[in-house]
Amino acid sequence: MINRNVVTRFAPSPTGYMHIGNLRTALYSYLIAKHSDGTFILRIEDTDRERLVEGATDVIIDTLKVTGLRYDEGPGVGGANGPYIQSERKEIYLRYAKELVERGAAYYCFCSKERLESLHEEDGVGGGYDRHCRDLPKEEVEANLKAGIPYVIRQKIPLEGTTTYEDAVFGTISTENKELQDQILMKADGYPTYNFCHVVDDHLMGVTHVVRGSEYLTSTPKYALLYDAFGWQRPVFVHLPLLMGRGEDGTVSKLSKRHGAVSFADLCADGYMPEAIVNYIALLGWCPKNTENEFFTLDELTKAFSLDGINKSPSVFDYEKLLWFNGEYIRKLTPEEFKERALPFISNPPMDKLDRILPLVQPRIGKLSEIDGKIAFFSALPDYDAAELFQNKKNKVTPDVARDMLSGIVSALSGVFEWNNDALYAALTAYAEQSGIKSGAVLFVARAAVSGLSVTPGGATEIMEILGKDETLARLQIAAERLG
RNA sequence: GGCCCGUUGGUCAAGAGGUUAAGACACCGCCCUUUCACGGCAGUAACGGGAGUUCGAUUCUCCCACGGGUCACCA
Repeated sequence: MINRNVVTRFAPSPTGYMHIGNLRTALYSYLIAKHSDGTFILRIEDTDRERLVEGATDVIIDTLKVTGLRYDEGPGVGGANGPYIQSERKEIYLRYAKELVERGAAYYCFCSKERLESLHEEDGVGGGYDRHCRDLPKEEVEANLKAGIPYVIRQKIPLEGTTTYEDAVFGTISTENKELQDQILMKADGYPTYNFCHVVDDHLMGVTHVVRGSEYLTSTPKYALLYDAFGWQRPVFVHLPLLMGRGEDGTVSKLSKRHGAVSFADLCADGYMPEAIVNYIALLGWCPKNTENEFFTLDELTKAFSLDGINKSPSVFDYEKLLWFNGEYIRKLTPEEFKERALPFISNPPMDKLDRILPLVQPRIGKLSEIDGKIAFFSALPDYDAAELFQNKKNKVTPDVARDMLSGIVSALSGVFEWNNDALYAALTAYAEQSGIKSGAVLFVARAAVSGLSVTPGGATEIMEILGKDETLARLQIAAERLG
């Protein structure tokens, strides 16, 4: 076997959003190519004219850009085998389809949609096409063509025998030809179907490894037959295990919109970072060898990736683990990086205090969208029920205890000249000691009064330092009033 | 329903005939602690079932069950 340069492609149809399963396919495709220093191609499969979505190609290109999956050939980049948008290659396909007809591996079909529909009704599930036009006399075909009767071109599947191919992940896949349909290659509107044009393009573009989801496992024999009919070398087929989602009823199925945020854009908008997403999905269906490390940059993935680490069984997309990964990535950010990422997620950023607030939340969140809710109290004291807030079993705090404590806290604070965390902490613990109260209780009351919350990012004195003396005192005053 | 594929803890997964069956997330507990997190330590929890092959099967074979995928002028 000659060591060919590895060429892979990512060939999505422009649907308007980048499904996370598609992104993983793109990632694996990229990794397979780049691990061998090969070529990664982006090709847009837009032959379904009825489902065209405006701007959808940009979504794909943007996603590849922010995830770092740089392609060597494709829209906007060019390459020797372009164009890379199938609608711009339309005339190529008819030419090849006709060649297939001449080779006896395809045929014209003039059946109306109505006839096909009635076929479906008769046979129920799996009935399929009855091959009515498969052996039409040449003269009739010519006549129909001349008469302008709409036609499609179908693949002429052998009636007997089996078709076998080797999949790099699943091994030998064998299918009896009688299970295969005479699928449509060219549609009546002159556009090819996926089933046809992807084979032509993959060959023309020199793709050596066809990487795609395992939903194509059962239709690949038909594609293999196409390669054979043309006399082309079959590529290495790499089918990836499916990404699954768990529905509300507990069942798992192919990850889709009903499972929640499944597009890359959705996840980003929800505060997940691209690096974390890429890292996480790389590990869904693939496992690195000889390491227990789970953290990988794209470059590290490229080095570590290997075909034999790919799993066969489908994996359930786990938002909990993604959240953990994302939190880890957030914690690794420098304060500057974190600020930059966080800003878009803060609705009314208190710019003057932000540099002191952000370090408090950075270790405490799993995704960036959690920030807003955690820091809102710095800008505005939330409304609270004092009877409820000033209850803490562990520190034996009740509203009555809190009321007695507040004046002590205020006077302790009045002696603080350097308004910083250390001085505040010293003052409050000194007060606790003097009055024989557990410092935890004092700090709890102080923190609750100053934040209006029982759970906060940062401790009492950290919050006070950021709030400043005036605001702190004002909030303590409000607490005293609410406690009556 | 036919065909194809899969099946190790709740989830992601390692394992390649002999292992105390890794590790991670989640969960639980403890420690740290100025709440909550972070961090540290520990714990609960798995080879779908049945036949074979073998001295020995989670690992190989077959059957069954279950799960998934696929059967379009969608990709």
